[in-house]
Amino acid sequence: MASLSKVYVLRHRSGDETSQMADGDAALAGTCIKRLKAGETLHVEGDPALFCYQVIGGVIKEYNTLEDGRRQIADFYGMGEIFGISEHDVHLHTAEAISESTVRCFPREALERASSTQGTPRVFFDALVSSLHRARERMIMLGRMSASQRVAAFLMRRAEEQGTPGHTELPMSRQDIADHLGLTIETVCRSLTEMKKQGLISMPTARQFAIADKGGLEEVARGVSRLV
Amino acid sequence: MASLSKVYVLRHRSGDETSQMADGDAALAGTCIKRLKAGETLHVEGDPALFCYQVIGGVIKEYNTLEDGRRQIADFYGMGEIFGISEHDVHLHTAEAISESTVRCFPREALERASSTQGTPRVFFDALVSSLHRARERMIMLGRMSASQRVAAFLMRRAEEQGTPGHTELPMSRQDIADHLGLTIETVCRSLTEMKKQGLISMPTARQFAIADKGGLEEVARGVSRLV
DNA sequence: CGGACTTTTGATTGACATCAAAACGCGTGG
DNA sequence: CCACGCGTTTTGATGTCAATCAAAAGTCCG
Repeated sequence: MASLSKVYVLRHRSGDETSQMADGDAALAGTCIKRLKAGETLHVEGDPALFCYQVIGGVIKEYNTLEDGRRQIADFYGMGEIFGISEHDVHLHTAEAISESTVRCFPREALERASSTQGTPRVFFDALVSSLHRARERMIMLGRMSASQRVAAFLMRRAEEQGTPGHTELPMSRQDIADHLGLTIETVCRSLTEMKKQGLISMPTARQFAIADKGGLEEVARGVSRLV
Repeated sequence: MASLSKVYVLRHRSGDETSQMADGDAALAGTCIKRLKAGETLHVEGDPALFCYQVIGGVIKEYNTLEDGRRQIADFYGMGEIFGISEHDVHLHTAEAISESTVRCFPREALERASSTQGTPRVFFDALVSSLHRARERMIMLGRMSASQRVAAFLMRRAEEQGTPGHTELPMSRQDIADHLGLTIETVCRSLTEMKKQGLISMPTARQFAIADKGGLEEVARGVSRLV
């Protein structure tokens, strides 16, 4: 019921997935932990899909690269989130650590077996639902929102997810933000600069921000008021 | 392994979901059939989510409307496809029949119960995976492809899904195509006209087409060659 | 045949991309 | 501690693709 839901239209991510992992699920057998440095990939698109993952620490980005080098970042995953479930025999995306990260790996083969016999374990189903909601949300942004609307909505979502009012981290680079929002790095910068000038946000450093005028930022995200 | 997969990067929809519905699933209990005229809605975004659906005949579009009237059509569902699973207590999209359609309704409450106790029934899980793949595919189109690339890719996907070479139906209007591809109706028309002029496609009527030069159309979709 | 809706074509504008360069931040080594 | 170098971010000038505004042509049905 947060105000942002009006911006994005869709709502999602009801609960913390980590807390639900406790009970002994069949698919949990044979897991392992993997540590990644910033920029390291978990897998590249086309690799055989042996595992799906849960983020323990850090942030992972999931993206595709087109032949001309353009990238589309499908999603960012933080603490507790599960991804890589929806793959076929090969991975459809590249998964890369943005910052130093740790993930738990689940053998997909075990999940696959469980799905066929007893049905898909609840946590994985919920993670998939969450991913679909976010993908749909981004389709609206990419298809029907202006550059500044996308950037404003992106910042509000980051702030909402981190839940640390007055100080939100941006672990990803400007290029990553641009590749996620379907914009260029210059357009992202210009939007941010304009929001700073208008007093909607403040940015102590390039990688962290605080929302100064929530109502104003929301109006930009909704397209009611426009920057410039 | 079709050539189109290179265009879109992602692959999906491995099997026919209808055929898998045979075995007695718990969630199948209490289903009903509903008929819809063209333009009728199954539900509007915000309605309590009581059912999810399988298309028996016709085509259903699932979309969101922004406050300024802009629409984003998330997906089109045809024969055999399942949708509306990923909803919360309320529907996140509006589902509307494009042509006269028939759907089977599954009580979400029963699916929810099954998911919690035995895990999610396989068919629903697979439908969800399929929806996610398509959403990711469209994110790439919306975020990183030019207008003509999107239209070309859209036509190829339609043709591939219908599998009727030399004669593919377009049940949706130009406005629907535009709202799905994040374009305006005029831009969609101009792209189609240009493809006709270049001999890549032919259109006996506005609502059906045939691919005349598959390689050429694919090049446009991949951005290798550009129209005009 | 007339009326209403859908599709197509044309002229102009505008938002974002592209090209280019300056400013900033940060780690390394003198 | 400061100078240097390199990657990232920001600002500026110009170009372009698709949106917008406007109207004609086509299609369907009573």
